Amino acid sequence: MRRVLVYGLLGGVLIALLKLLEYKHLVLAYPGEIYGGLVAALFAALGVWLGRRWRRTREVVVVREVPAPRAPGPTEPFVVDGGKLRELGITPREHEILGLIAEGLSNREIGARVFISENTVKTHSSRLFDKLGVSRRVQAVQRARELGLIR
Amino acid sequence: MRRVLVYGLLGGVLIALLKLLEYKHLVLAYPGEIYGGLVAALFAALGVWLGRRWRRTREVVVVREVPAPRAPGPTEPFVVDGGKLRELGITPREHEILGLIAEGLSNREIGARVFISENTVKTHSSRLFDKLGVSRRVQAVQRARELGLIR
DNA sequence: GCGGAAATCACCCGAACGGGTGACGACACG
DNA sequence: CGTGTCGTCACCCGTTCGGGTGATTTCCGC
Repeated sequence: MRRVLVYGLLGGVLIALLKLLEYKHLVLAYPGEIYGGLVAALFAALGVWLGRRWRRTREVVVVREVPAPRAPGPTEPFVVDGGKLRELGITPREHEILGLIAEGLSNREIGARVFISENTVKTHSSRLFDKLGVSRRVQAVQRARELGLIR
Repeated sequence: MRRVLVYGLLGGVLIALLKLLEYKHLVLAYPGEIYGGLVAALFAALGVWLGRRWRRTREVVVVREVPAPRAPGPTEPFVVDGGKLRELGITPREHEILGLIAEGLSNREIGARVFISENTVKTHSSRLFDKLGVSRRVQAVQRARELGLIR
């Protein structure tokens, strides 16, 4: 409910802004490129925002049944064991952090990589260790590997 | 590569379109709201498109693996790359410690396992990291694995 | 609208780790 | 015999990690 209201209000404000710009445009006879550009940028930004917003609700979860092609090619075609992930209650974010831990990154580096605070990384990794039943990161990597959670 | 080109081209086209609209706007003195709206809609659409595109592909590709009869050799016959070991000047003891590190043991535990002091373990691991060109144990494990020094 | 899951961040504290330095005994090789 | 390598150990110091607690925000489902 409130969201609709916010959107409507925002839309109104934007329209008003547009009108204002157009009005100024007509009246003051300023170079059209400026206002045109402004309007364009404004709505492009709005569009980006909206696009991201709409997409967020989609969150497609593609469940793909793979007949496990155990024909050892040059590179092992690794696929994460989504079942194990859910079984252990490991969230996507945690899984992501897990991968970065396995790369040998420090918490600080991981934070910098995914644009979150080091503290947050620690939170994720703590929960991760908990769910994996380990207490050190090397163990976590080892365990995750044998569970098929990472390459 | 080609994507960049496409984007650039698209951007150019859009800019040209904008210019055209503005030009018409000025010359023909049409009601500004029409063109303004057009521009706005255009860029809003563009924004939406971009937003959706840039949206972090958070779609979780969940893969359920079907039991594939592991026909070939029951266990991968792993052999240590002795050449690499000598090449890097890694001593037998260090190699041993390396293996224990990869098992996720702490320095203290390693010391207890091989009956040496924790300090000695630290010495070994330090030299190890030095020779492997890493600075953290997870990195050491990763590196050692890709060098064929451990399973 | 309320509750829960997920993600985010902060703070504290103790343990673990990494880097550096120094030292000593054993043993092999020239 | 002298030199060098290997393995051993200690100490210091600063950083990183792990564990615990608490809090906020956002979104999803009921």
